[in-house]
Amino acid sequence: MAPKRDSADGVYAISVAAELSGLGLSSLRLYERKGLIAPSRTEGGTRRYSEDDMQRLEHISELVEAGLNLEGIKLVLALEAENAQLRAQLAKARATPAR
DNA sequence: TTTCTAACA
DNA sequence: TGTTAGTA
Repeated sequence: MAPKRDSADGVYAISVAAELSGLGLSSLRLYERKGLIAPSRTEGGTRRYSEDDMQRLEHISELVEAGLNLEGIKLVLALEAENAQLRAQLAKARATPAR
């Protein structure tokens, strides 16, 4: 059967995540430590990076190159998430003929 | 693979 | 402050 995969459960080991993102192994671990990213874990405790995580890593990579430090990036990611949520609410409100 | 530590820029 | 290398 066709195994259904979600962008939220793409499974990458940290080594391939580092390879694809162009970052170092230690850096990825540091990012998680700083709270910039939160990959899921297997029972054994190994990190599993999803497709979403990969996009997030690329995003982080861009911000790093922009000159932001990890704390700053953390704030940007939080604000972007909040902004996306607010936009979704606004779109929903506009689509509702309530009035 | 994980974590921690130390050194470097 | 963030990355890299070596370790158990």
